[in-house]
Amino acid sequence: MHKYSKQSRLLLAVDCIVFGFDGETLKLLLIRRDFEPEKGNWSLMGGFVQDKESLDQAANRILKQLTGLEGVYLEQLFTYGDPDRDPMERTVSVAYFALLDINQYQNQLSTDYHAEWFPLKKTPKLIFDHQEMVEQAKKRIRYKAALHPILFELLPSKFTIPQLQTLYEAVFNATIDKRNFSRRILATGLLVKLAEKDKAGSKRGAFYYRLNRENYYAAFQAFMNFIPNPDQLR
Amino acid sequence: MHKYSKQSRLLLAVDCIVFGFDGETLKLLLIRRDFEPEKGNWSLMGGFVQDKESLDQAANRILKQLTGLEGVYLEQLFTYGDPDRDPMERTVSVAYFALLDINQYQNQLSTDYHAEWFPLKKTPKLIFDHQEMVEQAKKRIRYKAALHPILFELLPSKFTIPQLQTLYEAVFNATIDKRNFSRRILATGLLVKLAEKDKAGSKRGAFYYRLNRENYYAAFQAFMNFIPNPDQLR
DNA sequence: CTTATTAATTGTTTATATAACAATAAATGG
DNA sequence: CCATTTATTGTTATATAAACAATTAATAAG
Repeated sequence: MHKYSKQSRLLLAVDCIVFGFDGETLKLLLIRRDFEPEKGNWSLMGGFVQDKESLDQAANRILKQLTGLEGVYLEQLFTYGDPDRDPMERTVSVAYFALLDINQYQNQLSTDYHAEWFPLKKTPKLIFDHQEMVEQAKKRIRYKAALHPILFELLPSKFTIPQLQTLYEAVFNATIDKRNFSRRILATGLLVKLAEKDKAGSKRGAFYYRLNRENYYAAFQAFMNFIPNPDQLR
Repeated sequence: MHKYSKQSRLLLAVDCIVFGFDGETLKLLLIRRDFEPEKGNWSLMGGFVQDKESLDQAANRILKQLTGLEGVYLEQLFTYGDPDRDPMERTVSVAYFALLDINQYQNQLSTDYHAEWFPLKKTPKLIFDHQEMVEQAKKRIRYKAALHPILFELLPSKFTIPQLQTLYEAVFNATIDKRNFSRRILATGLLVKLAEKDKAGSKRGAFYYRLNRENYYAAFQAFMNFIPNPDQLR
């Protein structure tokens, strides 16, 4: 079994930082840890990597087991290996972040699970180094979203331009001129206008749009630079 | 010792992708693996993470043990966890990339070690998934260098503007207008002109510059956008 | 039927940045 | 003194950004 003799083996975990958007607020999904140490305290979705699964598979499995969520956008963030990060036993953790539309997954995220959404600005104290992971994930998302159309992963398949703008403003904590915003976003060719309108948000109603998937995948590698002074970011 | 009972433990390795620049060519440092499997074949600098060291410490230690190199720029790249990536025994590997000036470390990289520099375009077949790691590291460096002044890590502390331009052209595989290049690079305020000249490269000689460290660290988070059409990248 | 409200779009101005290219001066080894 | 590379300034056309004015459209609510 152990072919490389004399090498020490260690525990490998995966932790998922799950971001969601409900049309108004950016939120973080947390769960109460159900084993010692730190049992009962707020934690990211985490678990150990099993014998014959890849890291991506582990992340997907853990997310499903703890929240019921399946098929969401997941991306490897960073690996945390401080020897003392888990006081119980040395555990290295590969962190992933997920992006999803809260409303779309409301059902999957049923009461069977004890995960809860927290507004990003009002998160409780987290176990171990999970706060650091969240901070790094926020940075990564801002960085990436300034250049790539990644934020669409947080929206429903049908969305309005005012919704999209609200999302950008939430992520970058900024206000954007709506005239310039819609001009630029439409100029990308990423959006397809639908016949239907969303009447929930206003009297007049706003047209729904969907992503042009072909252009989306092509544009994913392109730089977007939607944010005026991204220097402030990192 | 094993507090989380019933969890399986695994081997964790670190692999370092070491890039160097000699004033003309971008090169990759490789070593012949000295244990089975794949003994004698070309490999990245790799080794197992030990009991009480962090991942960064492991990367630095491994680099030192295999090449004598110390104090070089190292950054975590990605973690590779395919269950079959090492046919001998499951091993997850955290990849790091390093950037250094080949000439400066010529002595350290003595004949005690069997590491060899290969031009990036003429690398031999590598073991396991190391080729994939190299490709991903190349992408990351281009991506980052298009926005941040990371390439200075590949130059000596004293360098000329033509040398700097050669480096940019090598990394991006492009030709850059030298008049626009020097104008823009000087406008960043990152460079300090020295009195001394480098007469090796030309009859007239080119002035040496050094980094303004203060501005450098400040600018590291800023976007540089030196490359015309970075869309083509990643 | 009027009004308040949000959506949607076009247009304008100013400022700034970019890419491409011309021209010239300076230094010096051979 | 010639060939070569360095170094710098200048010009132009083009593109993009940010700030802001103005107008039309749709409709729920009173």
